[in-house]
Amino acid sequence: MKQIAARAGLSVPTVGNVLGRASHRYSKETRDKVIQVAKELGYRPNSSAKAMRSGRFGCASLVVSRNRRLSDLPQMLIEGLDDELVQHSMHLMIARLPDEDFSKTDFVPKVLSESMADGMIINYTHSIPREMQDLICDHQVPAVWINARLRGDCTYPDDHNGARVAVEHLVAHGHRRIAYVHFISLPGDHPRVRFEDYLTTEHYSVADRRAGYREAVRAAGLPAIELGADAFVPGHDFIPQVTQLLARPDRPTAVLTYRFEEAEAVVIAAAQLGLSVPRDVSLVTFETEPWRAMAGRKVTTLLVPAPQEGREAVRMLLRKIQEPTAVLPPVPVPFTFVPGETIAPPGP
Amino acid sequence: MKQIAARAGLSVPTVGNVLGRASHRYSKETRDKVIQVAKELGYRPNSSAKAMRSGRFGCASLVVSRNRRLSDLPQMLIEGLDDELVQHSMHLMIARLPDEDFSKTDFVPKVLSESMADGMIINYTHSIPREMQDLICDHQVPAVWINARLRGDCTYPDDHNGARVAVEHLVAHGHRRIAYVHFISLPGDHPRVRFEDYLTTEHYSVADRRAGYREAVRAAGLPAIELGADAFVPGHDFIPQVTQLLARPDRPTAVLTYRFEEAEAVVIAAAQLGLSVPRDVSLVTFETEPWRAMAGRKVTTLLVPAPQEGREAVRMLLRKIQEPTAVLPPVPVPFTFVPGETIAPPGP
DNA sequence: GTGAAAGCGCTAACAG
DNA sequence: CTGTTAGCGCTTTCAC
Repeated sequence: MKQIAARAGLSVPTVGNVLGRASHRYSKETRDKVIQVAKELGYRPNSSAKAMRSGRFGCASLVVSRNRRLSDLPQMLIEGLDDELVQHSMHLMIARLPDEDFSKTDFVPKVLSESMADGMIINYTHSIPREMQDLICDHQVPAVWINARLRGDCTYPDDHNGARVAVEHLVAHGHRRIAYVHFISLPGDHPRVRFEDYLTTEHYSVADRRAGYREAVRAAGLPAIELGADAFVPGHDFIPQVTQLLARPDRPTAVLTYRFEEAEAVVIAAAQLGLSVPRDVSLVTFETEPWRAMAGRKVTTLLVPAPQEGREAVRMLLRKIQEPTAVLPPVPVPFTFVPGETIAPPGP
Repeated sequence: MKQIAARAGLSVPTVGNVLGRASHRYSKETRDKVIQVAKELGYRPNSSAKAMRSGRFGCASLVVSRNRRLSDLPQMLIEGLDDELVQHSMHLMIARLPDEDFSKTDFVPKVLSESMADGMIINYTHSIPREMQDLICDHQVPAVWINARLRGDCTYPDDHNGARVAVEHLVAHGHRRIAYVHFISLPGDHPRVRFEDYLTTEHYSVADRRAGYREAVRAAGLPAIELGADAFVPGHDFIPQVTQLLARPDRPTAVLTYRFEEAEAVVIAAAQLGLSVPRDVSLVTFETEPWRAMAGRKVTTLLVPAPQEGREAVRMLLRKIQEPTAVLPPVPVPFTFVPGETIAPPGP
């Protein structure tokens, strides 16, 4: 701006005003001159200077763990966050925390020790280090938790209701024997790891999806047929277990699965038994990605509403930035039902 | 800092020096006092102010398109970028561009029109809007392209060499009839879209993987057995086509596939023919995710080296920041060979 | 219509 | 060892 002012023979505030909100107060000549010189010099406003004056960074940070067992960074979430942030001329910053170090006393990650964003959106899906919660409270930074069911300031996919929706869909198609299959294991088929000082050690969706399933079948007067335990089941055991289920004389005519991995096992086990999806077995699964297919057939899916949750979280964060002391009530976000090609009426 | 200075009865620069690099110059009393008061007040240095003084934002932006056909935002890439950035105490900012608007004259996205990062890492995998290249040149912002083969300032996975490595592995296991299967289609099975003014309209990996395959089999004195065209093949046609290939009397004993989707088709088609992987057919695929499995069996994979490429891109960007005018030579990044459970010696 | 002055938070250079 | 001064780029206030 100094250079522009010098070249145009004007003062710095004049340049600033013309380029900013007060250009109407200046003569057309001055305006044109400033704009032209600015273009010549390739002027780009410095966002740090802006931030310093305005007291706002115009930016939110997405906080995740470096430990892939504790949080992930899905593309759709980032898109949802960014979509809402741009509406408010803000942008997104990524902050990955080395959470092992939390045990060290006095360790404070940079996102917390420096002020570089107007607020934080925290995606610790599995277990939240207690030290981190404390640090955030101490630092009084506006923060919203996603994929977590806390007392407040959080959003989470409504797994409970999602399972209900799935069961109701299957019931509406005439199914009366609807099974739920969930072999819970962590990514990469590692055995479960327990962290002593974490607030939660299991993702709430494991309990919520099952609870939603149970309530929905009970409400419809149907039996609960469940396969899978909360214990670790290695991937290569999925198919034999599902095969047993589908080989029963009173086999289910429809299956709801916790993840796509279980859905795959259903398709393969069915094929091995000479059954076909959806002719003999209807299939609905929870999943984070849309349009996943098995054997070229799109699987009917309850899609984790990552984009919607992202937008919701940003809206919540903006309110927290305005009123940092308020505790906002948790916001459940409904799943998206993505019709696929794996539901049909049950055979006779 | 002003508040700390007031409370401690010291000057602002004293506080700054104690909290900064020059604390050794002050008496122990002063240091302790400052540190204590800072803690009491919950002092957090303001990164914008720092940026303004230092002339560095301490931050790089990852530029992607809002159009999912043109770029993606994989977790592993972000991790690689961030891993290298933290080594230089920098962080990552996400910038998603509304690229349809490039056609509008005078449209300049915020990452380019404002200066808010020290450099850009651009991930337009498929087609790069020409206006964007021009804008970047005009603005003279340090930029590195990833997943693109340009004349310089770029990194890309070495698909050509990856295919060679795969073929050599199979040859080493004794295979002599090695097929390459590639049904190229865009995510979501949409028909190919063409953009008039883009620099490239097809991802180079399509050509490079095939070329690498061809050279490797030729070098080994083996025949090239290829299935698939550059034309759009819908997902449900994969299996019939692969079935034909595997039903031939001189069927290949090993298959290399362009993506996991083709690998799935191989497993399913084989199963339908009463063949088994890897007993009757060995299988290697290119993929972006590690440890993908079919029927509980990990598929031997040439893993797209997203983390390594991210680190490489950051290193390149740092050099460009130091020397903005230099044009750095393209850097190919080798694929990671992830041994799975789908390679075995050919049957008799 | 335009410019002078002042300040956002921080730090480097220098004086004492 | 500590404080004064000055300035990074920008914007607001107010006087001319």
